Amino acid sequence: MIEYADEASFLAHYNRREFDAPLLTVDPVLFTYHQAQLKVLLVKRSAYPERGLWGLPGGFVDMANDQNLEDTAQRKLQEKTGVSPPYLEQLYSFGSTTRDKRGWSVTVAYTALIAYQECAAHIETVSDAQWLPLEHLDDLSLAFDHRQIIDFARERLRQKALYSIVPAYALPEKFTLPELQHLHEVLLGKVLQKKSFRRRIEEAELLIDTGEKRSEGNGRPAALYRMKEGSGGYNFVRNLEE
Amino acid sequence: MIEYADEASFLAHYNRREFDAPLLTVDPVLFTYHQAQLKVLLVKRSAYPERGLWGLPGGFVDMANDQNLEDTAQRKLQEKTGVSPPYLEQLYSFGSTTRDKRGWSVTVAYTALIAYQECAAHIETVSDAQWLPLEHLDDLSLAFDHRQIIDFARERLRQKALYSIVPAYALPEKFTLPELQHLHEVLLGKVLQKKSFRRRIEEAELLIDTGEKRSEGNGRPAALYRMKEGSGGYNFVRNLEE
DNA sequence: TCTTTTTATTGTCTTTAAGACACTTAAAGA
DNA sequence: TCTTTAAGTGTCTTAAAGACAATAAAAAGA
Repeated sequence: MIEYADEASFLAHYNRREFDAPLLTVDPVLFTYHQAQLKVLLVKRSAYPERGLWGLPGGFVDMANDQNLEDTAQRKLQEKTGVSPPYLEQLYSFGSTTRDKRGWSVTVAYTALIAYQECAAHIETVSDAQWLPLEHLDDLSLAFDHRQIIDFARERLRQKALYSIVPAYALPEKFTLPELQHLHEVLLGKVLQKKSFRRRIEEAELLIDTGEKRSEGNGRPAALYRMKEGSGGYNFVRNLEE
Repeated sequence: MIEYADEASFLAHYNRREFDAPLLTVDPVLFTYHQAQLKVLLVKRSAYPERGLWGLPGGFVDMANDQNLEDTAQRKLQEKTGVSPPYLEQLYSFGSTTRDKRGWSVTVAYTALIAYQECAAHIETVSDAQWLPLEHLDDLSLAFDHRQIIDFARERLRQKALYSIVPAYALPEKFTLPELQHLHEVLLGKVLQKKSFRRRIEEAELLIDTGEKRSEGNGRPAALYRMKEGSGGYNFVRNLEE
């Protein structure tokens, strides 16, 4: 699928063809956790439509190279971040006549998580992509229905924080339990009981104590954990609070 | 989008056009509960491809009339059953090069529930549609990846039976708690504790006692309940067993 | 070095939800 | 009336979560 610089060139092409099917895109919502904030990766759009607005790092299916929808999501993220996120899961599909001014369109949205450090360097070199804190998003005008999609992804991630440790994929390979707990607290919008939080994680046996410690400030150093492999993105711990 | 009688007529059209986007369909999985069995609505395909096989009652978006994806799902179900199901929720989108022999294709699947009586009459008049018990599906060859989609929907419905009374939408407007419990037992594949089941439903306050009774066999008659309105498809009861 | 401060980690009592299972109630039929 | 059948309730036990105090390990300052 072709990108158009402006409406005129889009219409020039559009009118020559039979567009009898909706436009189809894939839009990944990539989250990370950095400086005690939840952030989302957005791209400044350089082409028609919605040119100049921030939007999700998505795009059209490459029918020659993508084998399935997840391939497309993976490829778009690779283009913007230089790496493949350790967590990628389909979120929801949004389709209507109104969400894209070009007409009937459908986007298959994905939720993805990655450690900030994992791709910070690459993102700084790719000038059009940027991590934006979710709290600051209210002031921003986003392309298409991308705000709704981000809200949807955010809500789903909140749910996951209740009964899984999926959010841990937004942390570096090795992380401490206080870090993970704080991330969950940000997602849930409330403080959690230390004891309950740790009890559940311990009983679910999803983390491995690396034996290493790390002291953030002046207090007692926290133990560093890593995710047990094979859990593969679906790390259920039953209810984590609420 | 056009239907083709066979491969030749499909290719004739296909070759005259620029198909530079995946085919996009919507496929609802409509369940009901009848004679102590979970059943799914399937249609015998009369057109290319997969002609002669049973498949989901889906189809292409009608860009002139459908405002969004849910409209498409609703319309296809209306065509086959004559009514709108009280429960309709997007399930998942399946997209790959391989799922349809015509090439890259995407389907947005929906889960729907309806009472058997609600549409039994209409379905008997529409010769190509039929309720098939899920247990008998193993022997059947289904079109495309429709078996996978049904399995997916079935699994999601099982999850819902754990923490909601969404399955109640597969029952008539008025139903008894033993009926609902048995439906949940079928979905979960195990017997449930009567007391726990009823306790949760009572505490969630999602049902209204109509005051009427109905006696199935010879024992004590069961109270008839109806769903409290406004719950609108998301009737959480926390964990219902397991 | 000793004490204070800070943060991580654990112990344990209370509260809440779920499971098990016996008991009561209301009908049908002999 | 007595038995059978299925609906509906009481209540004890078990398991999970919440609250919160206590302990442990570090840094910083006296």
